[in-house]
Amino acid sequence: MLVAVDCIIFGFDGNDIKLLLVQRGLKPEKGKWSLMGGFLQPAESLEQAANRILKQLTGLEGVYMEQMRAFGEPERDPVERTLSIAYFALIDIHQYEKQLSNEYHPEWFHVKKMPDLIFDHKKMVDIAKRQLRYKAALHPILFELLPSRFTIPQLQILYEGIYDTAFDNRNFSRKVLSTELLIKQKEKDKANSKKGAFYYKLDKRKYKANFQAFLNFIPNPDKLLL
Amino acid sequence: MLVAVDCIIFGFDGNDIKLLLVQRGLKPEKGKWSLMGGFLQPAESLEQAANRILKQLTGLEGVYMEQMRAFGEPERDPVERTLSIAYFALIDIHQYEKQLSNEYHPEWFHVKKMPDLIFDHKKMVDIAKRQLRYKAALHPILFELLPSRFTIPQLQILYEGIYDTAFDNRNFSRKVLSTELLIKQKEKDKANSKKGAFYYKLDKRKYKANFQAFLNFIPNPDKLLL
DNA sequence: CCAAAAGTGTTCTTTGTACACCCATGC
DNA sequence: GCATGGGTGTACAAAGAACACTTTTGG
Repeated sequence: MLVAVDCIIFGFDGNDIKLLLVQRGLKPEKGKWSLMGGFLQPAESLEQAANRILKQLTGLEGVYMEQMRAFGEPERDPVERTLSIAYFALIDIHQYEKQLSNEYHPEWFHVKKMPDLIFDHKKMVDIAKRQLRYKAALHPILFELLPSRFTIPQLQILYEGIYDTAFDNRNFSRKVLSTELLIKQKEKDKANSKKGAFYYKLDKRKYKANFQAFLNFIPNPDKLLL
Repeated sequence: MLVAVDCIIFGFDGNDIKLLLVQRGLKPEKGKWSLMGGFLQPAESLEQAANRILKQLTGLEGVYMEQMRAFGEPERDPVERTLSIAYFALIDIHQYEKQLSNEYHPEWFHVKKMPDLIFDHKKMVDIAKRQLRYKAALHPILFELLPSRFTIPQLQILYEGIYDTAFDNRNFSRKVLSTELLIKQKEKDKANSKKGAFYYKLDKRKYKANFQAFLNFIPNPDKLLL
């Protein structure tokens, strides 16, 4: 039995949440879009494989990544029985763009405008989106998608994209600040408004300490379809 | 590469939360305690394998079960590289006892008084305990551990065991009832108190409909170590 | 009648939500 | 000086937590 690792890679460009896909190099379905994946090597752990695969594609290391689940339907790969362990990763898209272009010719796709994917990769993506919503409602995970310096309105756009809904900006900023995870900077971002919005940075120490304690971030979480 | 499925099976006897373990039949570590597991067969899915293994051990079908995650450290099984997909199951221990005794000679162990386990099974159990706390804080999953008819004080003992803490019984019963997932029965359980506590049954329809919407069940969830 | 668990009522605190209104700035 | 987002203040509503007190019944 073959064991593969597939990576669902999320990015955020300031407006939209996107997924990084590659065109499959092997038959069958050569040329069709696919998640980035690879086979587990004899001496590596699953985490190591996932990080290796992510680095191959993006050049990035130290990225936020977590195991999602295993997919093992007997017929999921029509050629040979292959178990896939899916990981999802959150990357700062601007970090990635410094790196750009490689042998895989990956492309970013808006999560709502995805092409057809091979095998059961669509199912994996759907589960990853659900998982991301779930996790982000409870933990401050979405900061991983932003550059190290960001404004609260930028953060709000990200949350609104994830939950496909609008939040009250006044209550949103208060709620974010009440977590005390953010450190206010002196400079403002003037690109998006005349008044300008202050930049913030994550308090990394508090972020790590409070990672598990970020419940109730999303208003009316019981109305979300998780 | 070998692919195994291991099951972490939780039960509740009315006072304590327990895990069902077996003595390993194969070398190495023959005779040592272990989670119930087995190898994934060529034609079956992971879910099918997990259900097959659970049925082999307990005789039960239709049990609550979910995939936890994959464990793939290269050296986790010293003999041969084996990937394990861990599932956790919640069973009504009394249902199980009707079935009793089989070739595996399983035994229930209190979650806090576990013997040494083979390989990385202790790690799997620790993660399963954490996962169960996490999930139960958000979803009405613990009903799966109770018989179809139960009292609110019984439910409270279960929650207190899971979270290793005490809840205010007055607020607890109100909170449970406010979910409207329970249907009051005419009879009382007189075994545990003089006044007696009313039995309740789960409203299966509402349970399924609201399974995702049970957030904020545990007071102060941010103080829990998840 | 007393002990002991079940359960109701009430109060206070905290958190969430809605929205009026002021602020800073580029044009 | 006015349009545009950024942000504070405030008021009301909902949920959570603490706890006094009543109920039921076996001994």
